[in-house]
Amino acid sequence: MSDLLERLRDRGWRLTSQRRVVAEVLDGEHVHLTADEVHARAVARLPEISRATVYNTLGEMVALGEVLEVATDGRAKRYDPNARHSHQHLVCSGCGAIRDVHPDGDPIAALPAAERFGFTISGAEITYRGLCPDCA
Amino acid sequence: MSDLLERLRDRGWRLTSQRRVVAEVLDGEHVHLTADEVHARAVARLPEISRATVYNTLGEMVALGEVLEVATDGRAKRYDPNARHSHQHLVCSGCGAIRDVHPDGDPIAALPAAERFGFTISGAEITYRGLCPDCA
DNA sequence: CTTACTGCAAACCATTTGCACGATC
DNA sequence: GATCGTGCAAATGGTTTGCAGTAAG
Repeated sequence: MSDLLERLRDRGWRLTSQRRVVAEVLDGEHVHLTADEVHARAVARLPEISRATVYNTLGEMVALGEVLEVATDGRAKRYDPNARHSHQHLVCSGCGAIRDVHPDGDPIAALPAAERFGFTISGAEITYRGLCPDCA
Repeated sequence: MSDLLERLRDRGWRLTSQRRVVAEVLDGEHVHLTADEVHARAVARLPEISRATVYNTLGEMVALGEVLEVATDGRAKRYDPNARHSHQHLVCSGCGAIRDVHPDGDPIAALPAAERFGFTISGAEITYRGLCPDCA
C-alpha cells in the first residue's frame, strides 16, 4: 500500500498528521484526484485539515518529484501519485475519466534532431483523447 | 496570410470588427498567445474591444475546431490558430516558450489495443519538455 | 426588423499568500 | 527553544456571466 508515504519518509520529509493523510488519500493506482477531492477525503479522516495545507502539501510532493501534476485541460489540476513509473494518460472527452496507459516505444526518440530547435529535451507527456465505453 | 479568417468566413460565421481583429491577431505560424496577449494586440487595432469579447470569440473558435487550446500547465491557456495541421508542442521549462514540432510516426498507432480499455481514441497530444538554447 | 454580438462590471473558481498560532525536532 | 508546518481569511489571476445597448444580416 502506502508506497508514496514510504518514499516521502525516506527522503527525510517532516511528517505530520496532515501530510500523512494527504499522502494516504492520494496513493494508489489510477488515482487522479483534484486538490479539492483530496481535501474532501482528507477531511473525512482529519476534520480540521485546511485547504491551504492540502495545496501546500501537494505542491511540495510535486516539487520533490514524487507526484505528478496533470492538467487535463478541464478546470482543476489533477494529481497523480504514480510519478515513478513512466506512463501516459487516456482521457474521456465525455466524462473526464482518466486511465494510465503505456504506449509502445519512446516518444522522445520520435522527435528528430531537426525538430528540436536546439532544445535539450527532458521529457514528453502524451494525452490520448477519446470516449470511454460508457460514454460511447 | 489570414487563412484562419477565411476558414471562419466560409463557415458562415457572423463577422464583426471585433471578431475579425481577434482572428487576424491570432493567425500565423508558431503563434501561441494567451487570451490576455490577444486582447492587448487587439486593443492596438480596435481600442474599445473588451476582454469578455476576446474570451467569447476565442471560445467560439475553439468550439468550431479552428483554434486549439493549449494548456502548457503554466498559468494561462494559450491559443493555437494552427488546428488544421496536426502538430505537437515543445515547451521550454525555463521561459515557457513554445515551438510547433512534427515527430515521426503516429502516436495513436503506438497505443496497443490492450491499453485502450475499450475507449474510442480520437486524438493524441504530445508535449515535449526541455530547455531552449537561451535557457540552457 | 430581428437576431446575435459587445461591453461593462460583477461573479466565480482554483489557487496562493500573510500572518499568528501550534507542533516537531 | 528554534524552526517549520498549519489554519484562517483575504487576495490574486484567469475566466465566465447577466444584462442593457448596439450592430449585422
